[in-house]
Amino acid sequence: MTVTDQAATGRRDRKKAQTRAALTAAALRLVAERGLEHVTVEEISEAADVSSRTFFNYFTCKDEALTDDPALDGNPVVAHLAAAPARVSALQAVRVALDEAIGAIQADRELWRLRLTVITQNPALLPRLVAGNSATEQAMVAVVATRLGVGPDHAHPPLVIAVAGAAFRTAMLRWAADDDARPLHDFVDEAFAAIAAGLPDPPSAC
Amino acid sequence: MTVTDQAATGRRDRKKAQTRAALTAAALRLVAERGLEHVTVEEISEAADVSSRTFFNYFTCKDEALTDDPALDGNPVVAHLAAAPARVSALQAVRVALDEAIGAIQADRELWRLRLTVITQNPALLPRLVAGNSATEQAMVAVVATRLGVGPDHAHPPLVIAVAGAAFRTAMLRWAADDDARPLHDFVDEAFAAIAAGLPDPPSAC
DNA sequence: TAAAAACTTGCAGGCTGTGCAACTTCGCTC
DNA sequence: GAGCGAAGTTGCACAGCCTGCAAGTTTTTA
Repeated sequence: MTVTDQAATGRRDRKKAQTRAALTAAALRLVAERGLEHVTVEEISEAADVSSRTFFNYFTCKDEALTDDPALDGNPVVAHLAAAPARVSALQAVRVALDEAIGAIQADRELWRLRLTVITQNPALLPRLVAGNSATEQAMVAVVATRLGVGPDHAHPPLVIAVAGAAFRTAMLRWAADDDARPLHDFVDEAFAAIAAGLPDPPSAC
Repeated sequence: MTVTDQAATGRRDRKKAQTRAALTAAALRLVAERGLEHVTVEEISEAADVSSRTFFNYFTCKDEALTDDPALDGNPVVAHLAAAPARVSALQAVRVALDEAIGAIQADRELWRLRLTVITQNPALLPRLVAGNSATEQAMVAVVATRLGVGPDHAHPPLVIAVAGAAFRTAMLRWAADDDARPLHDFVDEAFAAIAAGLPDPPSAC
């Protein structure tokens, strides 16, 4: 019960969350078994016991059912970024803003490991992970620009957001592939620390 | 004549390059005018005077006609990365490896500015710019791992490649939006320098 | 010049994704 | 607790994407 337990005010919202979760679960399971190209929306819908028309009431495309997660709504991230302490760097502020999302992923780790496995096996999905475009990224760029007191055309904010996204994405993939039980925030901290250090070459392992 | 002048051995190859360029140009022009969703493959093909079936002999999907460019073939980039001097950091090696591609883009700058405008106006295309997945990225990760003498599971190579890709992408977008005639490599150098410095906050402009 | 290879095209067909119009379910109020 | 309106589900029709296949055409090569 990690997906449906968020303040579902009435029966209607509860059912919606259930249907959505069922579609996501069915989509991930089927694609893990057969690969992205060998699963149709109709099959996913059937597995979740709804019509395929209903599928498209929840998701705008097949990929979205595999990658999007209500726990990763962009608004809280942007809000936390805006609320981050002023004394840390913009990069660290982004790191802090991601904390809640990292916690949510860690809490739902079985689902997310499956999701990340599916994404790894179907690289076409990778760009959907931490958008890479999207309104959320635009909003984060704007918040960082305000925070730094620079104009909207300054080079720094989009660079910081793009790099932070890349770091988060690689950290998630490594976390999912990891056999030990290291928590996600370890991998994220490692990546952000390496970036803050200017990405120096690590000592060779020879 | 910047697209068709690459060693086209025979008439057949010359015609192929012409057809491809015509399709790309038609696609970019129509999408710039009407937006991605209001242009069909059939219209693009008609504008380039081929059948829509032929369109799909050149591109696997509509987006590919807008984003892919023969001048940005991944193989030379990987080769240059493998040939980069051993004394510079992996990050700098990637920067060096991109030099030829940067030159090609700069040489074809009218086409590329249109392309980047189209990508900016249709963010769904953005992830296709400098893949974000793709065999080329995998190959670059492998080359960096070898270069550093670390195992294939080390965290550094994928992080460096992902971050470098993010930097290159943001640099291209800023270059295309820039009104002055600053060359692309300026923007790329700026981004890579900021990353090598650990992305410190810039001095506020107040 | 003739055979082989490569390219183009039309056609058939499956899948994606959307607008629309019923129909059903749910929440709320009197 | 009856009923009204909002919200969700579904089927249907349809445009568009993309692929496989087979037939026809052009270019290369011998």
